[in-house]
Amino acid sequence: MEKETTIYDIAKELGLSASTVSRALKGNTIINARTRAKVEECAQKMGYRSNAFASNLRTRRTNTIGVIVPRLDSNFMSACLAGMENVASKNGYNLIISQSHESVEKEAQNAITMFNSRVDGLIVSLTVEHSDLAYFNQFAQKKVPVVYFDRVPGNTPFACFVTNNEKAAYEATKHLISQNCARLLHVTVDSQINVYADRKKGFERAVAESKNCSGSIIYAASLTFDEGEKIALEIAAMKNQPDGIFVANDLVASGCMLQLQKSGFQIPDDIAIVGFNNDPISNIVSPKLSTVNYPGREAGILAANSLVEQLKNENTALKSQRVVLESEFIIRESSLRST
Amino acid sequence: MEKETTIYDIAKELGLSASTVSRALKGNTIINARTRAKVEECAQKMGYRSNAFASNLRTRRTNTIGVIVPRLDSNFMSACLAGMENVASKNGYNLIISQSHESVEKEAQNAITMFNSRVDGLIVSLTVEHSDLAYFNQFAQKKVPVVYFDRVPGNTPFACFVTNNEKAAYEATKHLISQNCARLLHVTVDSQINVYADRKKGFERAVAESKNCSGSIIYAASLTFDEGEKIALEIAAMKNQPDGIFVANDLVASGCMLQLQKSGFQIPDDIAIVGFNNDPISNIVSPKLSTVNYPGREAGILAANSLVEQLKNENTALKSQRVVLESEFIIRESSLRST
DNA sequence: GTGAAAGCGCTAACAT
DNA sequence: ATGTTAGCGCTTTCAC
Repeated sequence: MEKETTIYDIAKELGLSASTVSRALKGNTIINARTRAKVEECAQKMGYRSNAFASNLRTRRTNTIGVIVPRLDSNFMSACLAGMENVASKNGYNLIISQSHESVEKEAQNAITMFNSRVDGLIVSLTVEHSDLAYFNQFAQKKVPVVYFDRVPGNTPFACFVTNNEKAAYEATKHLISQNCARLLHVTVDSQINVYADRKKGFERAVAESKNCSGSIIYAASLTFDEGEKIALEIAAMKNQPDGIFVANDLVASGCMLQLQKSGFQIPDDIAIVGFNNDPISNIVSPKLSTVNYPGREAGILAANSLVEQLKNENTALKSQRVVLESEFIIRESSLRST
Repeated sequence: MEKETTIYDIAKELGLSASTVSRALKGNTIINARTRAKVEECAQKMGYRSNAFASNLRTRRTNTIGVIVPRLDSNFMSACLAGMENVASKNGYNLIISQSHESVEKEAQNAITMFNSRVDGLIVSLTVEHSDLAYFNQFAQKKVPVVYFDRVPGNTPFACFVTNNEKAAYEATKHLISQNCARLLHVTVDSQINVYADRKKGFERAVAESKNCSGSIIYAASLTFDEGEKIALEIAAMKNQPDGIFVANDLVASGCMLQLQKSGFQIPDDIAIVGFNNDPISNIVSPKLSTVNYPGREAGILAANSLVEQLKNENTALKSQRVVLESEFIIRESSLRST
């Protein structure tokens, strides 16, 4: 490694002290404007780059925000991250992103890594697996703010940003009913996490409200396209087949729909289908999938903003708020019956 | 921020010196095994966490690898990153990931940020836009190794990991010809970057080799589904329509194919289509898309391994190698003609 | 096998 | 407006 230019080198070059250089470099207005200009020019010329470690060591801050998400290969998550990155970089923070791959152990491990690398704050979307979240306590103890989004715990000292899953699911199910579906089915994953638990609640409420409607539930092992196909085979083998399906996620919905078609069902006339998330795939499958548009980018922006806000007013107690984002139901071909 | 436990606290507690504690903590075998055990236990009990900044400041290494990619919301990229993360964490490195969003300016800015945060090494997949890559020179100057993968420059002092785009494209085109396609079309993006330039070359070579075959090219403005749809409309409006299309990417291919169907074309009988990447969408669209399987995870692993290797043998000259990964052609319905 | 001491580059309280 | 000074917590010679 070559020798790096330090503020001392600049100071010596200019006949100043290191502190003056330090102050000048961060634009402190207490320093004479001419001096500031001189310092900056010299720094440029000498190829100076600030040493974040020395600075972090001194200030005990890292200007880094940790992000833990189940996976980052969904369109929804990309949108969330893009929103976060925007807010973070605008406020001088870097993002460290890690995936839990839906495993509680990996989530815990990532949390520990983040903790040890001393992120200033943490943004988390939880795994489907249930967890006691104990590994986030250490952050609370050190007054490191945590913000949850999308997949959030029911009860937490930290801020949460979610969409109204219950309401969205209720609307989706009501829509199916309005399309003359009477034997409703909800395909989801068996999880206590809000997103799926609340969608189930919304489904059940809508079914309960409507006479002449029955509702049942099938649990997928995971939220993949392949699982959707498997479920479709199960459905095809049922004696009392559903005529309207609300699926907790577009990927599963697509797999399910395509396989149902292969099994000879007409979509939406034999079976109407609604998904969730407005993943690009929902617009690509044939027929196009009705779904719920969940504003990921906005969720990311709000979550990151909340965190940055808490970071600014340090020493304030951590904020425990719960913000609900509006979603929007999108009707497409998969649930729009001709009858 | 609460007071953190330091090695001095542990040293005092145990009546040792800080140096001994430091050595014990990193498992230095010169320290008595009993002492080591005692130190570790005490560290645990006191909630010690190592301060990476102090350590980095001292050792001038960050144990961090920077990654710059065009976007991370494709399945291919997720696979690459997963492979890298695996190798990195196995070797004690963290990954900092950033997106260039296909813009040279953002790529340059990301490179500078990475440089200033003193990543130990850099892994890059370039933008489609052409660039002089000058912003990577600073890494070479400081002997910070850079490794390119997938989208790589033609001529560089750094290592490159690519698939054989030319050969894969050649095979894909030959396949179309074997399906009795005679008016071939290549849909790609107008870029000098290897992936697209080489695919074009492969296409052209295959066409040139076959008598009775004509080949033409349409450039998409970007590699999106929507662009594919637009191109399809162009094709539908052509006088001399193609009967076989090789598209540089599955997303564009899907958009194109679905829109062609809407315009009344039978796929594959009127027009056969082949994509590239084996994106999950290629298996979801109807008809299923023939494509080239490009092993992303493997590419990520190899690139990260190469970097780690170079990091280990520091002071060695940077390695300038070019490794070519094998891809695999997958034939599905979109190009398999009944005739 | 263990300790003493110096210093990595920066910041911030306290001078002037 | 600028300088002096004292660390932040760790690693690493060089001693013993």
